[in-house]
Amino acid sequence: MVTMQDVAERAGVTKQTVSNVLSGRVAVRPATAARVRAAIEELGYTPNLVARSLATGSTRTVGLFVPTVGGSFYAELIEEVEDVLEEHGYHLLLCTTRLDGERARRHLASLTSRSVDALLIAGDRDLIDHLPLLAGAAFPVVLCAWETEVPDRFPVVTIDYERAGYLAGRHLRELGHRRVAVLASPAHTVRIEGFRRAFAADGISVPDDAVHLAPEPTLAGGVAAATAALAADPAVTAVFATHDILALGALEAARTAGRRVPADLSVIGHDDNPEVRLARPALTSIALPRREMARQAVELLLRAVTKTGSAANSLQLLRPELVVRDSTAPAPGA
Amino acid sequence: MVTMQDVAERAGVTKQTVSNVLSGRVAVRPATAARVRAAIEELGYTPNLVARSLATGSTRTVGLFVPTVGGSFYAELIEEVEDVLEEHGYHLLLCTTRLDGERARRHLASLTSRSVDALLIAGDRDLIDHLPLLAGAAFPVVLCAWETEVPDRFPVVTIDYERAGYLAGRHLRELGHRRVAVLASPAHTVRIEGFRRAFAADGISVPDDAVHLAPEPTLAGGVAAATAALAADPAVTAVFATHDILALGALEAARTAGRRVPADLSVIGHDDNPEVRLARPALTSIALPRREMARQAVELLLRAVTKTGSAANSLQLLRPELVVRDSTAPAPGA
DNA sequence: GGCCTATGGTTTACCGGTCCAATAAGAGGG
DNA sequence: CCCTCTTATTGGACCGGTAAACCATAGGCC
Repeated sequence: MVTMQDVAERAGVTKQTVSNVLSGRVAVRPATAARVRAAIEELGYTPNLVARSLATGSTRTVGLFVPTVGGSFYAELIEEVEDVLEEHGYHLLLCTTRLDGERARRHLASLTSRSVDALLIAGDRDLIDHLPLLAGAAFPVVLCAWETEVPDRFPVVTIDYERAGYLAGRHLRELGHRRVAVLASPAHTVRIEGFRRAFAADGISVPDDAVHLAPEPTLAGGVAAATAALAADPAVTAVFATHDILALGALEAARTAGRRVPADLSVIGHDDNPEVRLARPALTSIALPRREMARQAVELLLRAVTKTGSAANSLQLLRPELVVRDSTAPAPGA
Repeated sequence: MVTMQDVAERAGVTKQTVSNVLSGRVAVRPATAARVRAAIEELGYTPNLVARSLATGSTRTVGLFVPTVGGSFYAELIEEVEDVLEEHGYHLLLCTTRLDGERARRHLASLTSRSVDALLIAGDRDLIDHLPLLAGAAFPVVLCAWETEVPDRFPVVTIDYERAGYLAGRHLRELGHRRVAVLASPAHTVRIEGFRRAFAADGISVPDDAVHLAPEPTLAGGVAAATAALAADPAVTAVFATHDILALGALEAARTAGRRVPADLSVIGHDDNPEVRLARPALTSIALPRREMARQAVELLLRAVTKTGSAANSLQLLRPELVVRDSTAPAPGA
């Protein structure tokens, strides 16, 4: 292993001069710099980043927690995070929590030991209980894609999920739907609130028994919830699914129930996931600015790394957008 | 920042003794150990992993290169890699190359600087040109999910893609198909070879003009290639797509061409991607043991890390499997 | 009682960089 | 020609651990 000392000896200078040439922070006479560079070249020297990290206290690495890498939501998030980090010369240390709080805790503990300069936590599912562990963290932490109650103390960059639900509701209301059902994952209460607000403007309420929970966000779960919804109230003319995959289940349930989408039944999803683009009719959905969110979160994080101490507790909400396709239409009677 | 020295002073010992307590490699009197542990607890000490890495020469981090994180193939691979690493107490540093050779090279260069203990490279698309850079790497490198010609010098854990093509061909042949077409991504020549071998056993050849290339693995690309294939030879009774998404395109093209799947036309895909599970008819495909592959690759890698110097150039091929669903059926005339 | 050996702890020397104060060499001014 | 002021280079301390050699104490044995 060739070290800076080796380069220095070969170039006839001290280690410090080699360091100066590399960092460029201190002036070095051109002739000397050339000698040093030649020595580096000849010996094939590459600086030891670990040693540098120890001396500077910065690893130029950022940790990212995600619940999973499957599914386009987190996949896009990861890619965007990596892009931004790369632009700034940082590395990405990835930890998936996999619905396993204990695993999350272990990962958290080991990252705390100064192996990362900052931490981005996406998705609240598994880590929420262990956030207090981070209270004394020596590095900045930012949360993103956070839907449930936000623990103060950390800045958050997330999506206005309430508005996402509202957009879905407003769309259906404007199409004349009055009797609607909701298929929801248990954690999506905020989206439902927004959905209700849209109807409340017209004095219409969405009763609790119109909300059908799907324990898992799967096609089968969507089918089951939708079937239950249609059975519970055959008069519904529209369904809002808080997750695209549940919406697909609704499409299938409608088909087997003999109801045509969108003529008899409108279906609107949430997330605008690319992997459901293949479904027919094409799904109307709520698109989320995932990449934008990821970018802003990372940039906030990196700003906090450089200006240590700043980055007060803040909340940044990004706006979702309605994407109208073929699965929604005016209510039959309207 | 509380250091080992602080703990040592508080416990009335030297920092080496603290180190011994933590590592457990050297015997420490129980009473002393208890004092040290108490001091650790009181001060909230956590060891500095960077300093440890510098001293030991090991970062307990493994780098993983993938072309992208989108798509279930690499997503599952990443998850499995992380699982295995976690079992062994290693961290995951993720780099995506994104069809960008230059980006790949940059990442490679920075990881070479001893910030990882080992490197796993999955997918040959972008890094193949830069592998020579790794020739002098001080850490083990393993390639996986490698389809094209394997550069010697590195161990490879991959899938027997030739056999995958063969299984697809054999299935169609056994169903009585004689006149077949192939929809392929440009890089999938090995799969096509295997496909041909299956037919060659019966003296049937698959001519070059029955192979239709799709430049990008997209639905549209599949539709275009399939449409071209059906136009070029209306007599084909079966289509092999080297990628599931292309197979979906074939389903769509068949529909618009008025051909029923599987009655008039059999379609077989490759990869058995979960994201196409929604398609109807359900796609017959070739399943790849992705998780198994990832696991074996990482374990090989970690073995090479511990027993330095070993891990000679080896090639490990994992067996794909045929998964028969509803998109293939006996040839019309058979 | 003297010698040998465990056992538990300390000392000293790294690992490979960066940071800062000190110094040597030139340039410019009086 | 001497003194000052830059500018380029050097030396040593330091980041926070680990590794190995070394020392002290106590117990076992003849």
